[in-house]
This record gives sequence, C-alpha cells and structure tokens, in this order.
Amino acid sequence: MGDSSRPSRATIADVAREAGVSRTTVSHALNGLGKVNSATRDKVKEVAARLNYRPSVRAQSLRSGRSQTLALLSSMPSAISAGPSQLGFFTELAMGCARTALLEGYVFVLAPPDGDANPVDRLDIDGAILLEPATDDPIAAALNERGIPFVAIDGPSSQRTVDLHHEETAELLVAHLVERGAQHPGLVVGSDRRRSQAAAREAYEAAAARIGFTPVIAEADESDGEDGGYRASTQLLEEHPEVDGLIVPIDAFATGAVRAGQEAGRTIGDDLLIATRYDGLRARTSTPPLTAVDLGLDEISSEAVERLVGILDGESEPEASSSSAPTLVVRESTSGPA
Amino acid sequence: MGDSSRPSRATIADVAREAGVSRTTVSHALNGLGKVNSATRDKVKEVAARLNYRPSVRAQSLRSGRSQTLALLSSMPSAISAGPSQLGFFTELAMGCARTALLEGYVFVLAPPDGDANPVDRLDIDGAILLEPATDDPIAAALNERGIPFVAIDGPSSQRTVDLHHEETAELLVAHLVERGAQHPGLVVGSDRRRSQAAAREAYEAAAARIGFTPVIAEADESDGEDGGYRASTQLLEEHPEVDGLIVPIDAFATGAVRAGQEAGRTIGDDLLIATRYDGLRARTSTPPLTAVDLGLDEISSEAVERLVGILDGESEPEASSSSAPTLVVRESTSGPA
DNA sequence: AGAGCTGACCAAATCGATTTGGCTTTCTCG
DNA sequence: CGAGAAAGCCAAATCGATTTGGTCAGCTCT
Repeated sequence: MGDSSRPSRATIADVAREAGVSRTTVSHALNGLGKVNSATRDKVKEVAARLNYRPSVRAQSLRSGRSQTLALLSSMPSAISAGPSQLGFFTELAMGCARTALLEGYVFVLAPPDGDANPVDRLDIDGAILLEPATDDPIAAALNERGIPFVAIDGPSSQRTVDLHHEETAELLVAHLVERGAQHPGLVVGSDRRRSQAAAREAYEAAAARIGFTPVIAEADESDGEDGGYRASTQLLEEHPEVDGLIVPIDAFATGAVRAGQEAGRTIGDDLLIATRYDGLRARTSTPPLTAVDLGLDEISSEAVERLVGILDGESEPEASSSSAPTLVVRESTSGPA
Repeated sequence: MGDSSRPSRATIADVAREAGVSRTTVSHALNGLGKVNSATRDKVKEVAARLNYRPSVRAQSLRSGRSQTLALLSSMPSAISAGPSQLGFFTELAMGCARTALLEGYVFVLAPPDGDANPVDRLDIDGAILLEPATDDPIAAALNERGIPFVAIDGPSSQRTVDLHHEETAELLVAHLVERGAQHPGLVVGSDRRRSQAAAREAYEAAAARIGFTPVIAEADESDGEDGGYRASTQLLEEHPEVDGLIVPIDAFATGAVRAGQEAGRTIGDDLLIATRYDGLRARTSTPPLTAVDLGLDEISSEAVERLVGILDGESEPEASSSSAPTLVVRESTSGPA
C-alpha cells in the first residue's frame, strides 16, 4: 500500500516553474493583486489547480504576521479539565466562540490550562477571548505584552469586556424568589473575589434593603464543589431557620444546597425555594430540577468574538455592545412539583 | 533609543546581537544542542530572559514542519453548529480530545464544519481526529493527500480507528429491554448509511433471531430530528401495536419516540420501554429520563489522541487498542417511575 | 612535524509564502 | 519627438526560527 511517493505539497515555486513565471507573479495572480495579464493569470490558476497547489498556512502566517486564529483562554486553573460544572459553562462558551469565529473566517483553538507554562507563548493567535480575568490577570498581562488583542468575558471594566449581566441575573433571581413567596431569601456564594460573586452579593443586598428583609449570606470555597455548597447551606439553614429561599449562583453549590435542604426536612420548591445561575446540565438534572437563568451564552460568545474580529480587522470600535438581557428558566425548585 | 511602545517581540537576532554571539549559538544554547561553552550558554540565557525572548511559534512551525497542533474534524455537516444541545456528542468528544491533546503538549483546534471549503487546507495541523468518517470520506481523502496522519473515531476498518463499540451497545440495549420484560422490542434508526446504524440493525436482528422475536424496524431521516423520530415511532406503534419496547439509538429520535408513545396512550417505562444510545443532555432531561449507554467518550477520545500522538512521535504502533466496554445507565424510561 | 580530534563558534541555506523596488515595453499626450 | 504613465513581469528582501556545513584554535598521538 504505502508507496513512498512524495507526501510534500506543491509550493509556490513549483507552480512558478511549471507556469514559466516568477513566484511573485504566481502570488499576484492567485491573490488578485498587482498587475497581471489575464492570460497569464489564467495560466497560473490552471497550473495551480493542476498541481493541486494550496498555500502553506505556516508560511503565510510567518510572512503576513497573522494566523487567522483565535483562542479561548481562561485564567481559572484547569478550566478544561475541571469537573462537569466548569465543563458545561466553559464548553458552552467555547463552542459558541468557535462557531462565530469560524463564520468570520478564523480558526479557533482551545488553549492549554495555564498551570506553569504560559499558554500565550505557545499559541500562534491573532487575538483571544479571555474568560473571567481578574484585574491583575497574568494571562491578560501576557497578552498585552505580546500585543495580542483580546476581549474579556466578564472582565474588569479596565478591559474590553462583554458583560455577563451579573447584576440583572442576581436581581432576577431575588425578585423571582420573592415573587414566589419567599420572605427570607438567603444567598450562598463562592468565597473567591471574582466579579460574579461580588455582583451577586451587591444585587442581593440591594434587593434586601429595598424589599426589606435581612440579608443572610453564606460562603463556601469554590474548589470544594457540591460538598462546599452542602456544608455552607446546612449551616445557614441551622443558624437561620427562617430562611425560606436560597439563591445559589454556583450550580455545584446549588445541588449541594438541595441536599442540605432535604436533609433539614425541607421540601424544595415548597418550603424552601432554590434558584441558581447557570442553566447547565447540573441544574436541569437535579432532583428537583433547578430554576436557573438563561444567560444567553451563545449570544455573549458571538458578541465577544465579533468584537474581537472587529478590532483585528481594524474597524472602528463599537462603543456600546448590548447583548440581550438574561431570562429566567423556572423549574420545580421554585415552583413546586408539577 | 528607548522610544515609545515596542509592540514587536525580541527575535533571536536581537538576543544574538545583545549577547555578542551568532543566531546559531543562541539557538543551540537555548535548545541545549550543539557545543556551547557553558559560560556562553548562561550568558545567552540571561540575555534571552532579560529581553523576554520567546521563540516565534510561527517561525518554528515553518522551519520545523510541525505545528504541535491537532484538530477534531467531522465529515458530518455542521457538526458544531448543530442543534440546540451544543453540549452534545461532538462537544463531549472535542473536550475529551482537547484535554488529552493539551496534556501531550499539543494545541487543539476546533475545525470549521466542512460546508463548501475544505477545512484541511486552512489548518496548520500535525494530525487529526476524524469523527465517523464514511468509507469514501472527503476529509479523510484530503488528509491523506496532504500526508496528515489521522485517527478515526468509529471509522471503517480500512483506517486507523478507535471503536465506539456499536455492537456491544446495541446488544446491551436489546438485552436490557428483554430483561425488563419486553416481548417485542422494536428499533428506530436513522436512514443514512453510517456504521452506527448498520451495527445497531445487525445486533438487533441477531438478537431477535437468537431470542426469538420478530424484528420491527422503522427508519427516519436524521436531519428531521425529533420530529422524524416521532413520526417513525408513531407509525411503527400503529402498525405493530404488539411492540412494547423501543430501541432508539439516536437521542433526538428517542425523545420523539417518547412523545409518540405517550400520544398513543402508552406509559413510558411501563407498557412501553424506551432506551437510547448516547447519554447526553437530551436523554437525561427527557420526561421521563431515558435509559442510555455510557459510551466512555472520555476514554475513547483520549485513546484516539494518544494513538495519534504516538504516530506523530514515531512510536511503534500499538496493535490492539482496547477501550473499556460501554455500560448501561438505567433510567425511568425502562424501569418505571421511581 | 603532521595527521586527526574535539570544542566552540558562525555564515548561509532553508522552510514557503508576501512585498518592495526595479526593469522593460508600450502607449499617450503635449 | 520626448516625457510620463501604465502594464507586465521579476529578483531579492523579508518574516524568525533551525540546520547544514563549515572555520579555527588547541590538543593528542605517533
């Protein structure tokens, strides 16, 4: 089978030789640049087709300084390799970004989890989408240093960023619980200092002040996953038995909260309402299914990519980018059994 | 002159000049090749660090002929942009491949859906994972022509391929339905000619012959999605009212089958058992949740990537690659309400 | 002393494109 | 007629690395 024929592709030099012109002329002919006699142009194209010539992406990228490639980077450690929750959110964004990027003519790469080595140096990319960077994010710094433009998703306002609408989301959840009759909704958040946490807190506290209930907040370490949510919720419910609703933005915590509630003798959706943020696999397959928020990740990711592409193509930067507002997905955890 | 912003990175030539040696020596020093005096080596390293030098991936890839990049390609149209459940089969595999690839030191790209342009020519990849290629797959052909090695997932035996265990899966499903008391299990398959369909058919028919029931098979066009499954199932149940179980490998069809069964007055999980193949979002969030099969996609994808990397690194090819067998995930659709 | 090594280093070729700057013709117009 | 423009083409520079094929000095062995 395997005859040792030439696996190497025809190069522009081959085409030039075969067509009896210079490499310059081949390049011009194929790219529609410069002045080329139409007869020559046709001849070149014919030869190129015959030799099955395709320009080398490698060489083009070196010469032109552009790789037509974008990446999704995350400053969160091992976003890809992490559990099912991360997988959902990150993955959904990645696919959304990929789809839009491909439509815009870019290739999309999934980046290594940071770990020790900086992924930025290993990647040949024109731009990046950066997921939830911190203010002093190392990846953001690396990108800046290399002069690689990026658009953050849910980044600090000092960066070009597409918003995840944390405020609206949090307000939506509080309002929903209250509307469903919760008198004392509590909040379970992660203890790290990401924007999403802060936003949830603030919106919750603002709503508490406005509506007139006493805020009750529990914290857990995000790396503890479901167990962390379980412990925090258990303690919260013990110390504040009056709490009849829980807003648990992190979905892993939320399933933990469900367990905590059930073990405390509550009926989820009836005398304990629970709502979470990300409407992923976890929220949907929980028993009972969790009310969550449709964040419109598809729209968000495509907005981020389009903005990035706009920057790369040197278009004037749109001032206000407005993705549509998040919408509630009501499920049994706040509406009782069907 | 320390003028304003320098967006361009230090090149190997800058390091060479600054260190007072040749580019060759810099390259050798940094890569641990050739003969370099250790003092010189240290000096070079120091300068490189000071200038924050990083080799250009572009240039390396052109010169070395390797890009340290892999891709997941699919011959199925618009695999990425498909359906609402982005988090489907393709995605799960993609993430699995990506994780392993990254661990092996490769960058992983998500490829454009084929459509008109051949994605292969736009990609700078060392190798590829090809999902469910047909025997005369155009992408496989393109890869071969370019001399890019690939490992198929569920490809024809003429290619290097990692198996999805369709036979076992189909047998598992039939056996399960029979064990749950189905006397006349039917089969709903897609009408295209992919390996998975054929395997399901054969295993089903073999089981029918062995166990002794009359095979009843309905077909639907895969592009019709849930509706196609609904129509096919409705018709099947009308024509063969004795059917008390349905094996519906394609999950979109399966939810359609559920609807068909319910509208025919059946109780899913009781007098009509339904089981599907891919244990994704769809199976899990169906009402009732569908019994499905854990295909071990994680293992499969990492096996495929490891095999590909082995080939790329010129290791001897492992003869038998054996991923673990699929296992059943029993849910209400075959076990009745909890 | 001369052949033969080895250590340390470098100039130039190479990868495959794009782009710059010319060099001829031929045509146009004052 | 001659200046200038434009068409058509090409040689060489360029992108930033790796690799090939040296040179040169110093050392050993006979």
